Amino acid sequence: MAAYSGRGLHGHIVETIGGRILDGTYAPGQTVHPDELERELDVSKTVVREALRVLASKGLVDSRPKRGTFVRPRSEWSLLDASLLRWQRRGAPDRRFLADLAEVRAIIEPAGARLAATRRTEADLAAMREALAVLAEPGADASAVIEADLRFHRALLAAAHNELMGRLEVVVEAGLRERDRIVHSGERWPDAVPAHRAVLDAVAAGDPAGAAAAVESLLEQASTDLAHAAGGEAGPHARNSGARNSGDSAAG
Amino acid sequence: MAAYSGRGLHGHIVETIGGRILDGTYAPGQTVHPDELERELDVSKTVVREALRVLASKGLVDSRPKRGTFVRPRSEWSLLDASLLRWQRRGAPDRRFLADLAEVRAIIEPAGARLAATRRTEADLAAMREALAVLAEPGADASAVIEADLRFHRALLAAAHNELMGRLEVVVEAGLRERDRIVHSGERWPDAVPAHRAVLDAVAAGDPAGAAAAVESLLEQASTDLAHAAGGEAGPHARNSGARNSGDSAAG
DNA sequence: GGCGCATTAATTATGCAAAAATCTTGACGG
DNA sequence: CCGTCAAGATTTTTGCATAATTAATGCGCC
Repeated sequence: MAAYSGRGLHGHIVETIGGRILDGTYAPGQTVHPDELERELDVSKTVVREALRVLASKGLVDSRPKRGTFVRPRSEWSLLDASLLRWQRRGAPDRRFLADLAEVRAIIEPAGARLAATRRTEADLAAMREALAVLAEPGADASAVIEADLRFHRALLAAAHNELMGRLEVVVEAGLRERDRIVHSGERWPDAVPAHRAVLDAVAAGDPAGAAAAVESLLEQASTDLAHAAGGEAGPHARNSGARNSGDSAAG
Repeated sequence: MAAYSGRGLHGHIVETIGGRILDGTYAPGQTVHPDELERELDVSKTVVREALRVLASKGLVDSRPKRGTFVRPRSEWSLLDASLLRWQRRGAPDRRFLADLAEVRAIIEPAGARLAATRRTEADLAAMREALAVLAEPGADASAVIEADLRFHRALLAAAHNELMGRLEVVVEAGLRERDRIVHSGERWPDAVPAHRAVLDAVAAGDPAGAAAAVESLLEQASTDLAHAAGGEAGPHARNSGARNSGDSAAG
């Protein structure tokens, strides 16, 4: 179901341990004991070791002889990995991370739309139109709408015909699903359709500036809706106000 | 040495097989035979299996009973993974990929600088100053300059204090190293220092627009230098002219 | 006689346990 | 202070058993 071979026992163990690291059950610096895991999860050493190897490749853990396996600092995690973004969503919604997600989307997607307006093929437009059609359907259920929404944004990035830009869909997907989890009422997005249509029209017309502006407006609207639903700070581009780290020495 | 536990035999095998997939030795759709690999590389079943498991988590391969292990289509690869970007550089320089890399950098870095101008701390500025100082040293050798250059851009992204933005350093690093591999003459970047200094000054002054503009100008200069060194098409933002895919139906 | 379907069988990945080899680390002695 | 050595743990190896999936085969049906 997932991106890779998430089948079988192995994938389940990887997800379990990875999830525990992401949600803080295993904190950075803490050592992970493979034998405890194999007893608790009732699997063999091999499976645990393979799982830890995969997690090591994602920067989550590191194993050194005589010292054991320990969780690496969060700054070393490959947060752009699709699995990590998925596991991150399993825990409690982190407002800070949500804001980061939205911020990156606000950078990536308008730029992607700008490129897409120049490079889109007829197939790209067809994909976007299909997604929009589902999005506009009156009697569509929530999950179908979410998937169509995701398909639309995916198609938009793909239309930029930049391989790396296309891979940034992981960020878009994470942001989209996170938002849907918060508002989680499937039927109050009738006003999202015109905004999406504006994006499609600008891209189809080959208008880079218009496409970028349309996406910005779309994200802005989604942001206000989100802030309204979450009841947090108001305003479309509201941030965690002020210094994000300690000791902001900005002088204006 | 690398991002994760690249130590030991296992990491070597992962890199070997992964490199072969990225350079086309193992083409998408082709089946990979674990027993042949364990004979050829002279390792046990377990090591090959663990390596393939890691590669599966990066979307490079998929294993299914009765069908064997086969290379997945390139569109499924997690190209934002640090390892994959590194392995990609091992092969012949791909102009298309290089252009994609530069294009994404041109989107990410100015936006990052814009945020950094607002949120940078004194520690961020100190890190950038240190890197710039090394960059400006008269007698520094090539590798030291490259590392300092990379440190500067890393510090810039970190100063945006957006966790995901910071992770996009993998793209910046790939682009930077790829460029350095092409021009590969260590001592013709004296003119890169002023451009970097302009970025630092704008960020320190808390000038978002100025910081973004400075980065754009920096990337533009690097792009012209690259085009000049590679002898390809001229112009700073030169692209592969026209439709990137088949059947561009743009009417605008 | 050709076609569709369920059953069977073969092939492959997957999981497990135990033992050997290799390396790191810390201590001891020169 | 440095080199050697020993202890400990991890990594690696080996062999085998199990499970899952696909392809083929045989049957009944149109």
